Amino acid sequence: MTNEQTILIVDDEAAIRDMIGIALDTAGYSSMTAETALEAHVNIVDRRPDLVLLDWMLPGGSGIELARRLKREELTADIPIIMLTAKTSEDNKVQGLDVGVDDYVTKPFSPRELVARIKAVLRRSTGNLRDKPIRVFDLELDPASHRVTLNERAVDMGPTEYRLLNFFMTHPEKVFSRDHIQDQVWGANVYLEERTVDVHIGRLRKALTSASGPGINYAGLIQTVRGAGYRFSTRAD
Amino acid sequence: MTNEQTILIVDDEAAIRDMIGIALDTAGYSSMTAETALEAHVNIVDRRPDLVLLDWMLPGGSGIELARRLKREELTADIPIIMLTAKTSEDNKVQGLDVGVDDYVTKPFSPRELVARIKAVLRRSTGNLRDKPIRVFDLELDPASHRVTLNERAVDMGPTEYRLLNFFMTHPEKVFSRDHIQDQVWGANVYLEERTVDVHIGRLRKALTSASGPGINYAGLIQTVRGAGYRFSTRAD
DNA sequence: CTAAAATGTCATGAAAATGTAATATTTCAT
DNA sequence: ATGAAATATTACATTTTCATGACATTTTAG
Repeated sequence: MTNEQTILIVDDEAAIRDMIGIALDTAGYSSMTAETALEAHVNIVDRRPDLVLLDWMLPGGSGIELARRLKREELTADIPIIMLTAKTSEDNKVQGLDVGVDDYVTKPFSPRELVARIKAVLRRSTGNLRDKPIRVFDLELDPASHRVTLNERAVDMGPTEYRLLNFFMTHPEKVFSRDHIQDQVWGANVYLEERTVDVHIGRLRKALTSASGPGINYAGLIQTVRGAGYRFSTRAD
Repeated sequence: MTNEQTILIVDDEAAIRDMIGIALDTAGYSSMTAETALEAHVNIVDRRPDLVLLDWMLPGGSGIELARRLKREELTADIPIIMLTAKTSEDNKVQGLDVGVDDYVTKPFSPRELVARIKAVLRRSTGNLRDKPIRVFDLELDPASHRVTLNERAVDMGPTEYRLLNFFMTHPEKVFSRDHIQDQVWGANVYLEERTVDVHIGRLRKALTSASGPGINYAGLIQTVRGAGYRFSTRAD
């Protein structure tokens, strides 16, 4: 399964991390862990997990801090967060949800419950936002099937080109610098040569070109903006 | 680049300060240094650097102290901090870093990695505040898409002409000398022949002319003020 | 384990952009 | 009107930025 989703577990207790890790593994998710808010933040920015399980009671009360921060920054705002807490107090819930946290699980919890919540949150966020196919003229990208079609015919491209196209189609009519594209498509702090982005842009264009019929060439949707970056646009260059 | 960003290096070892300073210089940043937490704090408040590189191992363990303080005080809370740590996470110590630091780099690090992380953090903190489109009659400049349109049709121009027009449209009805225009569009500390501005004004006018329809010529918005400079104005010359 | 696919880097050539100097044109005081 | 000063325009050499094919390496699928 190429489409395995990754979940970051943030908790300072090793026992809890392990327990959750096993539960997730059983449920078919891959997981990574962090002990501190800082470590978590770096991991999130670098690796872009599909969901974050965040302990409310991190040393220094930094759990909420982190949540707030993640939701504030554009790069990470769309990554769903589930808070884990020992307390059941209403205050906490209100405060946590106020920050923009997607759900809330109180310790102790059963692995089954946790997985159910995760599924629900993932369905909700991937479901609503990302699951609907995006269509531009006859070009359609369907996240559910992870497939790109042009005039109902499949367009052949590599995973990176898919992510690139997905990013572009969800952010149309805006320029992005190569750096920004790297952040979004590869994850921040992945050291690539600047030109690498160009190469993948080229591959994506090529894929679109060879899938385009004799009419318009869909590669034209991906426009080079000299000195600034690239842009996905339906309007003439 | 119009505004060069300044980075404060806080480390008690001169060798490290120098090494980092050179790396930053090469990458196009200007830098300043501080040896102690106190000196650093004064510098930060006075000069407001765009980012702080902070050694965790400052004498007296005051590095974390400083970070915590900076993030607590409103005046400095939005200045990004990257921590430099000697070794990989020893739990209790690293927990001290959970104070809102933006990233950390473990020594020894490659200049390349450091610069990449700096870029990423700066992009995260400063980026994404995009301006709204500016419109004058049927001429529109949209910073988000980095595009100039006239009657909905794209106007073709080079990067410099774009910056020039952007400057003019954000500062209408005012005369600017060639010197001033150079500072704003090319950046200070760039020396050009005076006439170079004229040439680019010419190119911008030409771009606007060939995009203007048979009606009014939008090049007329850029007016020559003999003996003084140029002005962008919607009123007749 | 092997073959195919994907990935990232580099080298090269093409295209666009840039700054300067030379030349042409306009403006204004006289 | 006339000449000097200021500005506009053109041409061109140089620099910067991009596109693309080739290649070595890594990852994935079977």
